Amino acid sequence: MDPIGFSKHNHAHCISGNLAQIEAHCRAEGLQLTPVRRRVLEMLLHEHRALGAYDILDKLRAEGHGSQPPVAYRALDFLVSHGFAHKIERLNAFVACAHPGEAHDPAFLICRKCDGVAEAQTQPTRGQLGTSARIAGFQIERTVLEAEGVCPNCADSAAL
Amino acid sequence: MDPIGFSKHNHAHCISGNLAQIEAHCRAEGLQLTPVRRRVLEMLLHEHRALGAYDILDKLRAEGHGSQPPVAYRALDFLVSHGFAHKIERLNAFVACAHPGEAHDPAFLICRKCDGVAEAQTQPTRGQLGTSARIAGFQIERTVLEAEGVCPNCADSAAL
DNA sequence: TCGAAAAATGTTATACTATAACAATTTCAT
DNA sequence: ATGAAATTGTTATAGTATAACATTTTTCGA
Repeated sequence: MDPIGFSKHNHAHCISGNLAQIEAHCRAEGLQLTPVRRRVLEMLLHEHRALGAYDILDKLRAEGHGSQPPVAYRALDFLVSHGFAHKIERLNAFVACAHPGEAHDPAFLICRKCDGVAEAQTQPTRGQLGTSARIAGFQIERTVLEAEGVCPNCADSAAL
Repeated sequence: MDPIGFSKHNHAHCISGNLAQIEAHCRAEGLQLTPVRRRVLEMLLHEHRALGAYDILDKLRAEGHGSQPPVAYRALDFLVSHGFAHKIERLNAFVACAHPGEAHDPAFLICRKCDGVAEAQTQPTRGQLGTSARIAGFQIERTVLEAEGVCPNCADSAAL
């Protein structure tokens, strides 16, 4: 229930742990975590913020990879489709997944001051939306749940 | 709790009722529901689907209004900022509000087969997301909640 | 190990979504 | 009536995303 992203943590450990988990998952599933894909994943893991596709493309270009949009979008598609990253619809941008490998319905807390993004969990079929869907006879396949506001760090800074 | 949009209803009445309510609200608040804004609102009210800004622009152009993107975006901004319409982030498109005037946190059910959109309600601070936010010390200001799936009409059609 | 098929990369070109900045007009409140 | 504010309209440009095709790399069975 504790969302990942705003609270203090050993970030180097956080990165290497997620990366190792994803590598293992790819090995197990026969997925190709190629250099480009791996670099994009590392870029996303590096920060608990959403990065735009063109931010990523700029970095890829600087590192000698392809310099055209499809290079970035394809790597992102791979990561998103296998659950290693998520798209934040509100921002048209992408974040690394905080629970790679596990099946889950992510929810996000987006700070409008520092652009930080934390990932939480939901069970979409529970709660009011689930009830409404059941009443309407609507079959939910996927949910987008994104909350905008102010993260604890920025709230504290403002209070100084 | 019953979402508006998929179930059968008198749509002409639905349109005129919402329009009347919004007109009254604008009169009361001193808001200018100008011809362009009113036409865009009518377009949105006409269907329980999300329309892209450029769909709307095409229609405005055909009717002799301005033909450049800002014309559509400004009308949409007006409608959204006063709660007469909502943006569906997942689709980069817009729908008329089903509860104009009332303060509410909308949630949407989006059919991937017919593109229909129904509006439901939520209380974001309740439920799991609210709990996660409280644990993290995150202040929620606004939420995006959009569920994709199959509406009852399309599910029935597929079953034929 | 070789070769065909599949997957991934890279490129060009283009489509779709959205806003900045400024001029002209209309509306509103005095 | 008049000045200020709001609205409309325009041009130009920024930002997001994908289609289509050529090339290279990887995979995997013969």
